[in-house]
Amino acid sequence: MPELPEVETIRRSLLPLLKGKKIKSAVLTHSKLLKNAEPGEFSSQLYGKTFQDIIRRGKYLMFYFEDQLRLLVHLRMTGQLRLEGSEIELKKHNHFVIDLDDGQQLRFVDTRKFGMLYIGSEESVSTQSGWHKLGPEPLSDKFSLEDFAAILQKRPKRRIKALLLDQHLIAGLGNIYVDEGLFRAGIHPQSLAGNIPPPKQHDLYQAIRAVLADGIEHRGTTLNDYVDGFGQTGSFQFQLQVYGRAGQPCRECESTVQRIKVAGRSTHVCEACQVMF
DNA sequence: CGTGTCACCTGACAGC
DNA sequence: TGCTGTCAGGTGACAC
Repeated sequence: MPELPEVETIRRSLLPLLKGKKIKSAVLTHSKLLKNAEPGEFSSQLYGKTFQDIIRRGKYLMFYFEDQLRLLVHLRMTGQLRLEGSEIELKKHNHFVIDLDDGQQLRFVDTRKFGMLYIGSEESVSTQSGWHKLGPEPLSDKFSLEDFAAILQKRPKRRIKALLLDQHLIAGLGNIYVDEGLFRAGIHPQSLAGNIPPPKQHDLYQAIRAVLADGIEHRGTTLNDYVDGFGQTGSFQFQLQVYGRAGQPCRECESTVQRIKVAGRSTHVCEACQVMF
């Protein structure tokens, strides 16, 4: 569900309405969600604090409060953050509620309970959550073609799809945007990273950045659960070329889109358009 | 270093 | 209708 474009859309939807709001109370009802502290600390640390900022790295969100306090959230598969009026009935799998001083509530909903929360100083939450081990941000100006090529060259035997999904190498790509990026670049997902010639490395670098930027522009991909901070769905699902289109004709060449397994993940590919290296 | 499998949970869906 | 098996966008641990 939430990959970089979805998490960024959530960040952008929440930030203007959370900034400057003070917390009247915070209640965690699924204690296992909080990975690095006792459940009671969720309430005690957040009580009376004011939202200052929200930063995204990869698929993580870090909420900033005064006194160096941070709340780090990872939505994993089905997590949702929603800002709703307190009069709106709680969803079935609601796991925390943060009451704001304007009567709104920030709520966390997660059917599969895979989400993760960390609370504490920036240093501790980033170390404990793995935030500090994330690879570069693919949309950053600082992420160059040379950086990307070096990542491939250092892992020549890795399948390109597995490499792109590895958050330690590049942060934020998930199954949907990897399949779409590889299609746009015309590269077969089983290709070995070291076999991809420089012109195609360039195509892939561009394709990944373009597909993520397009995903953000369309406010994310809603297949099942994903919604932004206001409960609104995205629309990038209507732009997908291969993901979820197994058995249907490729939009470029009319041959049938295949669904295969790569690196243990369901993978969508047009065998005619995507070259194996 | 690389891949495959499992686990964490719940719900949707196919097949019987 | 309802049972069972399979699968799902993420990630880390583990075996080989």
